[in-house]
Amino acid sequence: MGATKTEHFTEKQNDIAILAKALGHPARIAIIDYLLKVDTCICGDIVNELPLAQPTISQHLKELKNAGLIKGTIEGTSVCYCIDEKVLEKFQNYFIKISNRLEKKKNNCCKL
Amino acid sequence: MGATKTEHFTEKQNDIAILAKALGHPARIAIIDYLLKVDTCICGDIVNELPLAQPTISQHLKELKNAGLIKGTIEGTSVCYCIDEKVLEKFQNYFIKISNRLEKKKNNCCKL
DNA sequence: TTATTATATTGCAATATTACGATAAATAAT
DNA sequence: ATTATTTATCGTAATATTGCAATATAATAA
Repeated sequence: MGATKTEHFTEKQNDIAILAKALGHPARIAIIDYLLKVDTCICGDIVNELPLAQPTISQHLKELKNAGLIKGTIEGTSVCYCIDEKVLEKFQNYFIKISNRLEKKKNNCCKL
Repeated sequence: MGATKTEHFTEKQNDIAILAKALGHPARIAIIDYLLKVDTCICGDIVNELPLAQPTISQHLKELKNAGLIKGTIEGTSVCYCIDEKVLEKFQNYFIKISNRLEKKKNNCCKL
């Protein structure tokens, strides 16, 4: 036990869950926020922005990278990270779908 | 160590992270999917739908409830769960903001 | 009252995540 | 070549999550 039973769910469900999970930590939201704030897509000064040690941030960046939410290109000694719009769009589309479905139902749910 | 350093991040960042985290498991995505599928927003047959034991599902429901994504109203012996649109909207708004920001940048990011 | 049914809670084992110091690897500067 | 700079990886401790059997709770039915 303890491990998620991934194989019992659909690919779509797992895909969305992986993206959501990657965003499920304030440090990683802060990283995304920072990447959006800085105009010239930024590299390693994220370490100076966040109140976490360098290895910890490196780990969070890796998780965002694994989920496909950001990409990193090496530039000399530093790495330039930026948001992958396509993957973020995919995630957004999921919520658009949900919204559409909820609108159809017109909130005729229970007694809320 | 081991625990998330919540206090170091903004309230907004924590809010979004909590919502994302709640959706960061395929079973919980499956629950949301099911609640959307069933017209008469349904209760405990989620247990029959998902390949998980009843206590496990109860726990996942609790997490969705804690995050504010769903609400449960007692109806006799059973409980009627449904999606809370407001909270979901809040989450969606975050992505709309991101999209807008990314559009401004026009993808002039690194060499991607 | 005594089942029955539906959901929640408890307790626990297995696994995953978070965080960081120490260290490695790789490039740039001297 | 040596030294700094930047990022990644390893190892490890603390904590959290996942999943379920057993049990509790609460409302209904007999």
